[in-house]
Amino acid sequence: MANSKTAPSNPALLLDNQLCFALYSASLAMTKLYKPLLEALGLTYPQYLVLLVLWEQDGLTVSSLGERLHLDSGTLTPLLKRMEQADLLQRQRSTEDERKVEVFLTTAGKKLKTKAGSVPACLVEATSCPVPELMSLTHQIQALRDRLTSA
Amino acid sequence: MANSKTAPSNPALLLDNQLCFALYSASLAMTKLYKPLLEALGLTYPQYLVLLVLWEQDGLTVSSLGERLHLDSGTLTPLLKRMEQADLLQRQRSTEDERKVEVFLTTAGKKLKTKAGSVPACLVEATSCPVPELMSLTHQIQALRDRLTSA
DNA sequence: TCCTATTAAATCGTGCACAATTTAATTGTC
DNA sequence: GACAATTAAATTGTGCACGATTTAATAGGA
Repeated sequence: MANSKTAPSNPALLLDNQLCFALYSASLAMTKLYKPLLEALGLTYPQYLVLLVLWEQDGLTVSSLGERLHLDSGTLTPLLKRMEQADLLQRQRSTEDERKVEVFLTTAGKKLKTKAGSVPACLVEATSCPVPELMSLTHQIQALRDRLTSA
Repeated sequence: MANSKTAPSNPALLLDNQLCFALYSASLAMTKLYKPLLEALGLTYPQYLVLLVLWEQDGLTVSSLGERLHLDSGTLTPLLKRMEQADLLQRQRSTEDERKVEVFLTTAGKKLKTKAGSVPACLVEATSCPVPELMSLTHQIQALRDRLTSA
């Protein structure tokens, strides 16, 4: 009675045929690998992503950050507040347009970039996968994401 | 003062070079595409994944489900309770080993398989991407996930 | 047989994601 | 210059994820 297999009628409904599940489970597995490395820096994974963006360009507004990361203010506002609490960044209303909130790195937030420098290499090693292959996969997944976003 | 670009010192730290971010953002984009389709069935995305597994093999324990989906009881227990509340499945303690909880589809849960049959094709269409390419990408991402999981 | 170790779920607390709504500032139109 | 429409963040509520702990049942060994 337990473990009774049902007829395999529709192959499109098999879990292992699902691109969505591959993405979902790979993304979670990736986050788990990052966890101990980022914990040492006092960061969560989405917080690390925010820093990646700000290290490239400081002083962005909440919505610019959101566009870059594909996240909305409902996600970002509390996340940024926690990062401000941790003295990684400062949020301040724009003087030109008081609807906007600009996000600036603190000294501590800028300094973290050096410490984080070794994180990507650690992850590449963990994949035990040649770099060109990883880059190819990255480009394919980005292309897919862009098609999904505009769909 | 705002939007000041910093030196692009470390290319490994550029957001768009990150496989992790490609996976993360693609997975979220995928979930958003599923949302309206699954909402019509009264499901969330992780709940849909649970059904995919149970449609293949009914009566699994919580931990077997967790192995298949790479999720633990902290995630699954409340999720399964909500699905039980929605009359999609039933949880019951195993009589042989009372530590285990077996999960069985209800009639409604089984019936949903037919309705869900068209979901994968809708998504394939949304990607506007040839099927062999999607399959190749799926296999590559599964291989990556398996390497990450065992790392 | 007792008793320690292991296993399976459930529970608890934190931090995302995101839809929907709210609040407040700015823009565009007359 | 009033005012409706738009825009930007914040807020609220729901549902994951997951580490850590707890509770309860089983297995295994002296």
